Amino acid sequence: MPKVGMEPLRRQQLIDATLKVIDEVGLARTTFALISKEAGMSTGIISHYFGNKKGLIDATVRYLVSQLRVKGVYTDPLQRLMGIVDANFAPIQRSRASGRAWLSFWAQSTQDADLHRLQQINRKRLISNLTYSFRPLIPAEHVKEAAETTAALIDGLWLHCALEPERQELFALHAKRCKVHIQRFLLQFATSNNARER
Amino acid sequence: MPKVGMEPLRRQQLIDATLKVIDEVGLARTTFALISKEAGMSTGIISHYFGNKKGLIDATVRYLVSQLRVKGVYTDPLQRLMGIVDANFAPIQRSRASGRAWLSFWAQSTQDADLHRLQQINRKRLISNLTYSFRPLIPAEHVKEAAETTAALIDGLWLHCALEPERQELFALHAKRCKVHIQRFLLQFATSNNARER
Amino acid sequence: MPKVGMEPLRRQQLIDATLKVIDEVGLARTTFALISKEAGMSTGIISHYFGNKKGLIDATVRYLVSQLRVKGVYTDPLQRLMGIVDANFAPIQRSRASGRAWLSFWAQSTQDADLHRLQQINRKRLISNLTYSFRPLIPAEHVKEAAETTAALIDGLWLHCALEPERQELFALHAKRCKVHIQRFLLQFATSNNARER
Amino acid sequence: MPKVGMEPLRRQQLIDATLKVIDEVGLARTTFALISKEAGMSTGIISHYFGNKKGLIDATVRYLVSQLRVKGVYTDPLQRLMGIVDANFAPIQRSRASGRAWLSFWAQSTQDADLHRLQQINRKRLISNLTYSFRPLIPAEHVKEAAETTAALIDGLWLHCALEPERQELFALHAKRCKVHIQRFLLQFATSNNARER
DNA sequence: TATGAATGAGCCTTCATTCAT
DNA sequence: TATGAATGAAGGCTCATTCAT
Repeated sequence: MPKVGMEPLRRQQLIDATLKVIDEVGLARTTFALISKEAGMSTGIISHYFGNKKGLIDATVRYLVSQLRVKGVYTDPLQRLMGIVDANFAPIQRSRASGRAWLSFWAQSTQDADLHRLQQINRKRLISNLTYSFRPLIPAEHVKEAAETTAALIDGLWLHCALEPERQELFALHAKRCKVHIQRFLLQFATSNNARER
Repeated sequence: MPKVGMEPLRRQQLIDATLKVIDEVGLARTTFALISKEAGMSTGIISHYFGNKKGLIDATVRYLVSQLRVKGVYTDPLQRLMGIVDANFAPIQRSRASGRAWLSFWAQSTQDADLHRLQQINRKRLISNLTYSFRPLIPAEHVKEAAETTAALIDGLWLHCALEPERQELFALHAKRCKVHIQRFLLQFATSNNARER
Repeated sequence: MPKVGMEPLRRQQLIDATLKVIDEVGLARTTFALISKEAGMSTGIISHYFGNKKGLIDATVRYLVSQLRVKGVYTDPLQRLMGIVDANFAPIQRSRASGRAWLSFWAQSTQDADLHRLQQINRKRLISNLTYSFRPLIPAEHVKEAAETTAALIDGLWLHCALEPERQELFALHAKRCKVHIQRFLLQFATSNNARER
Repeated sequence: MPKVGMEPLRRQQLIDATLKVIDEVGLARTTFALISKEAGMSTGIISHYFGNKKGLIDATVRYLVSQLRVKGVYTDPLQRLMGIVDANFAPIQRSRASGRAWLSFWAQSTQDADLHRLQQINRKRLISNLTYSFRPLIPAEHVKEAAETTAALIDGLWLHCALEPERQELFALHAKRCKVHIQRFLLQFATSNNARER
């Protein structure tokens, strides 16, 4: 019997190769030939494991989404907010490839129902996390807007990182900037609370 | 019968057709055949006027960039900030096509030096405009951060619009939200100014 | 403007090339590469004129079907029957290719609704022609069976020709044999008529 | 745990699976993957037992040919003729699969020397059987033609059954029709004999 | 004896680009 | 100036066959 348990390994190897190739030539020029060469396998293996190109792309996106999960457990809401920001900047900070890939997938998601769903799930999770963390910190009527605006700010800063992949210093700078912005935002309500208390 | 002076008209018709096709099928599936059919011309005319596909895409991006210019003259800095926001949401509000196209071009810009340059020019102009308007309103040491963060917020909200092209109500909502956020941001400094003045 | 009126010519050239290639290597190994090489054109031209492979195959079958039409006008029913036989053996007699192609298409027709329909139309036309010609010659209650059995005999003899493409003498022999059989069949009723008349 | 003496069983299971798959998707789309799945075995086993695809196809044809042997022993020549007809319609009557498969193999036989030989052997045996049975019944100078024409009629009627696999009633109808035709044919000579005798 | 993961040649099809008209 | 027929390279995908286990 041939080697067993190779499937998860091979799949991950192919996903890694896909991310690398997308980083190098862009999603539009990403071909089976380039991916299989990068992975050191044959072209047939991709269809074998993922059915077709869409299957590979979907799996790659799902992998990227899974990388965004918040690590660690936070008891302090503010610490949790900072953790969310870090979790969203971590992958792009780890590898330039994921930033470019995300951008391509977002663009593609307007034409592909599955990608669109994945992207929506991802966004909803982010907003849900933010909402949960903002709630103890600010008045209820501002929570929704705070969460959605913060999500947009993360996306916007993140987008800038992806568009300037050579400027690696942006990753840390923008994560920092995002945290500062949140803290300043919270300060407003602390101030007005104080004002009211006085 | 060929006519003289047709060139600018033909070029614009082809650019419009290109945007429409990108909106309908995505940049990856945008072909000369679809564009020329949409424009009611032959496939050959595209190479004739734009040299090759890249020439057409570049011209289309340049057209989109030109659409973002701030309309009107503002004397009040705050009014000018609001005008910048409106100018950035106007094109996507006018036609769903430009949102999708922008997203595709951004993704492509990581692989194409010309697109990258166009995208950088656009961004620098936005930040320059924001900087100019923030300067009279907040302390000098916060201007740069305010401009860049606001630019990111605009991009992030705009991105959400582009990713949810069916939800047309987002265009106005996000423009509004962006303006509210800017005003609240300015309020901070007004408050602290007042506090100091007292 | 490029040459006009090329389409019918090109289409026929490609159909002829297809028949030749099917004859040489069989339908299963008939490829765009072989067909376009045989026709002295590029591979792309086939999709250009026929959409896809199925389009080409369907057009080729339709051409073969059109070749089976009975030539000439007959007033005498018996002469007409002989004409029908000749019309059915003529194409295979003219070119070995059509015999092999027909066989392949028949085999394929069990998997392809369009081919099945074409084959049924063809068969119904043959039986209709035979019925029309038998009617004045034999009692009404035997016409249907005579037509269907004769159709089967034509198919069976024809099949033998297609399966032995090297034995070109079979074409004439089987056409002759078919006619003899029909005449002998008619003789039966002539005899019994005479018997009854007596 | 491998067993000894499995070979004949495994081979037959694979041949049965092959016939089933050919019936379902046609010879052109019959793949090792489908066959092995149908048989509940691995893809490798086919090459293991039959060498390659051609080996499997040849074995399948040989199996079909073997199914056509006349069952039973007949003393009466006329009964024997009817038995030959029954033997030729029996397989297709038993399973729709064999009809489709035969048709595919016939088409393929024009490109494959081995298949062609098998098909010729089969035909010669049929004609030999018919000749042997016709000889006591009709004048010697008509035997050859009677045998060959009857063979063609059987093929033609059989072909119609294969092309209309949904119409299962055709199997019995055409077998019957074939027998009637033979009897009417024999009647001719009986009549003329009687005439002469008178 | 039996497996099924892996290969890679070859298929159909798409499409930017060319060029005779 | 404008056409669109024609090209042919390159893509995704299929599948018979191999071979380590």
